[in-house]
Amino acid sequence: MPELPEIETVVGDLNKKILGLTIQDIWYDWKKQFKLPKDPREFKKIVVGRKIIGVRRRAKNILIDLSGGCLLLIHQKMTGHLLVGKWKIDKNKPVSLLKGPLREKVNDYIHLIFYLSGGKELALSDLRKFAKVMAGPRETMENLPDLAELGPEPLDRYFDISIFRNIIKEERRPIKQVLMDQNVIAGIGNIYSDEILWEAEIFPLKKADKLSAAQLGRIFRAMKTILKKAIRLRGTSTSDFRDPAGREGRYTFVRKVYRREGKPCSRCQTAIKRVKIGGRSGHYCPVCQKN
DNA sequence: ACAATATCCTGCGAGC
DNA sequence: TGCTCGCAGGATATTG
Repeated sequence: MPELPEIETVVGDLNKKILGLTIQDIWYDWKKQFKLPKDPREFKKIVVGRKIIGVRRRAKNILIDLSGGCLLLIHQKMTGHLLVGKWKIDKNKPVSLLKGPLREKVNDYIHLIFYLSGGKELALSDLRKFAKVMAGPRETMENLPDLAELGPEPLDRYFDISIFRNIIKEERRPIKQVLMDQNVIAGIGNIYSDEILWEAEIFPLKKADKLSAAQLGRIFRAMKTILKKAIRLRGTSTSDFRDPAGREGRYTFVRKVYRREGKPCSRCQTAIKRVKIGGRSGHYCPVCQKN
C-alpha cells in the first residue's frame, strides 16, 4: 500500500534520523524476507560494519547507500513499515521501549531490526510478510530487474508530457492498469491511480491507446499535482501506512475515491463505484469519469 | 506475444 | 456468539 508519496515520506525521515550511523548488528525472526542473498547470515555479513551514507527512493523501493560501495534495498510491499526506535526482545518478540505510536499494533509485526551506532534502531514491521530486503555491491543491485527495468519517475523534471504520451500510446490495457505498471511509470499503485483518474475525469477501464491528447494532458497534470500533494500530506493511511515514528499520513482525509465506495463524489454527489480491474479494485465516479 | 490467474501472508469484517 | 470465507494488494511466477 505504500506508494511513491509514502515511500518519499519514509525516505525523507530516514535521511534526518539515521544518516552517518553504522549498522552494528541485525536481529530477525523471518528468513524469507531476505531475497538477496537468500541466506540471512550472508546478508548480515554484507551490511554489518557499514555506514549509512544516504537514503533514496526508486519507484516503491527504499535504497540505502552504504559505505564501501554497497546498497541495501528494502521494498515494503503492502504492509511493511520502517520504524526508527528502540526495542527489547522479550520471549523472541520485539517490544517498543519508546512511548507513543510505536507502542501500537505496528510494533507487533517486526521481523527485522538493524542495530545502529548511537543506540538507534531501524526496524522493519510487516504484518503480511511480503516485504523484501536485498543487499550487495551497488552495481550488481542496480542491474537487477527490480531496479533496471523500472519506468521513469513521474516527478522527474525531464519527464514531460511528450515522454508520457509516447509511453502511454503504446499500451492497450486499461489506463488504470498502465499507471500501476512499475515498468511503465514508477511509483504509482492502487490509491494514487484511482485519485489521479478521478482528478483527470477519466474512466479507469478506458484503454490507454484510445485516450485523446486532451485526456492524456489531464492525466499527466493530475499525476504531478496529486503525487506532490500526497507527499506534502505525508501519504495516505486508509489502512495501515505509518511513517518511521508510527504516525499516520493526512492524504487520507482529502482523498476523493479510493475506498470510498457508496460515498458521494465531491464534484457531483454521485455514489462512488468500485470495479475489478486486473484483479484489483478500482474506485471511480460513474458520472464524472464516463470516458 | 501477450494476458489472465495463482502465489505469498495475516487480519478483519461480512454473513450465517 | 463463533465460525467460515472473501477480501485487501505489489510484484513475480505460472498457466492459458
